[in-house]
Amino acid sequence: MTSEISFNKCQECIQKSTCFNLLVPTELDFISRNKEQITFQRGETICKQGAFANYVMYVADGLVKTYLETVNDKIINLKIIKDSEFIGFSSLCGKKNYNYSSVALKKSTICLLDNDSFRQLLLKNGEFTIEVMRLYCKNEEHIYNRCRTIGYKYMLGRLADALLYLCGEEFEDCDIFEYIQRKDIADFACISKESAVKLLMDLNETNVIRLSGRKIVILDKAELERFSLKG
Amino acid sequence: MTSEISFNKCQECIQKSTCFNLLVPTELDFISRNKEQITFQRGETICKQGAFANYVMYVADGLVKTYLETVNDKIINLKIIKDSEFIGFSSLCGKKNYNYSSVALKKSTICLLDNDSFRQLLLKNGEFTIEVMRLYCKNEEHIYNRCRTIGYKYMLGRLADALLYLCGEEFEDCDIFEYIQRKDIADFACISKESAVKLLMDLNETNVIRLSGRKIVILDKAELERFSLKG
DNA sequence: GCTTTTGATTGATTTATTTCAATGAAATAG
DNA sequence: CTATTTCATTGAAATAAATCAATCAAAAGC
Repeated sequence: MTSEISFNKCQECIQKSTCFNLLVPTELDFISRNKEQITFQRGETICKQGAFANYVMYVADGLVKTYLETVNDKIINLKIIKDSEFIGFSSLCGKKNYNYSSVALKKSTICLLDNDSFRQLLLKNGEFTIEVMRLYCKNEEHIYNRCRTIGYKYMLGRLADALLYLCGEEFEDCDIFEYIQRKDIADFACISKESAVKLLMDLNETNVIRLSGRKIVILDKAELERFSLKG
Repeated sequence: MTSEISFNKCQECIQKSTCFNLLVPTELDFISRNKEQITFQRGETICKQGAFANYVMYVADGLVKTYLETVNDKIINLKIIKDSEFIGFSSLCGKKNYNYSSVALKKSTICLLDNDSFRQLLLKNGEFTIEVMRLYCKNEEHIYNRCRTIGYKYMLGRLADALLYLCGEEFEDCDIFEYIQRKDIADFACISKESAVKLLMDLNETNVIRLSGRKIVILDKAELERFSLKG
């Protein structure tokens, strides 16, 4: 009986973020009572850029893509989240709308954490707050690197960055290419879909990567890193 | 006599950031005793990307440019800070090195705040921490907008964004163009210096802007905004 | 003052990249 | 199973943008 309930209890959640470990039991219980756990199916929008931000969202499990929408209807992919990461932090600190959109790439479990409750914890527990800020800083660094990729590099350097990210350790165990398509890769590199396809074909031809259907394997990582450095 | 000392006291600093107003006198005194106020001359580097980050820096007064350096020796300008803003926040939360570089565009007064002391305040004063996070979020939003500019837009749209930023309300009273050159404008738009010059000449020709030496005045803001939206 | 360096401008050329259009393959709906 | 839609691939053409090289103007050094 209890096992059914416990699945929804933050106290017993296996996917606890590092910051939740810093909460005392009463605080964890408090956050648990003020959250909703929701399942999103593949393709469903989790949050929409510009929409009113009532919650901080926590990706407990699944695969979630976050991206920016531009005024000229292009997509800039930010990151793919596997688990144990927050979405929409900025709603905690005065920002009324989501800065970016996110979509489930496969069935995903998301916890919606009430803004006010979360803020109360920040006020009470300093250690928790600093850990939250640490996560936030890590994300900031990622955005700076996105800028470095798309700012001045040529297509090959941009695509190399995208491939190195998508084939990184982080995603080794989750068959990421099953869930993304050419357009997504292009949107990480901020190049056109056709250009991405052509370059991928080239890289396949020259044995830098191996394409088989949607799956991509890196054969010569050093070469990709050279492309990335050359810009 | 006291007036000479008071210039260096945080308690009496006119350029106090919104977050410092949330500190109680003893806390403000504490931070005051653990900071150093330094003057940087035009052209001097305030912090260097990759360098060990011992301090959070606070721009009390002056004009400071922050920018990313890329592997292929390009510069991506992030923002220009007039006053009352922090640099190198991320050093507070586990990040050991500065994520970006910054340089003084004119004589600037910078306060170096000791990391550990600052962190102690975060642990003690929740209101202060949330305000710090709010500033941090505001910065994050700015970076997302930088991504939107440089991700997919054509040169004209990028340059329009750069001009709209540099001619914005924020910089109305500080003759910003006296302190930056064509290369800086190009580095905001992430285009080559020559391309920036050519486009600026075109815009001058078509009476969208007026160039006179380094100074740039927007004549037709609506048109620039259209360029920005078109991408 | 003159010299040297730095920054701005310009046009010609080369390179990079997108767009368009067509085709084929794979996935999905009915 | 078939029809339909979506996705991947390809080449040709058009466009965008960087690079190169030269000149001129302004600022800084001596």
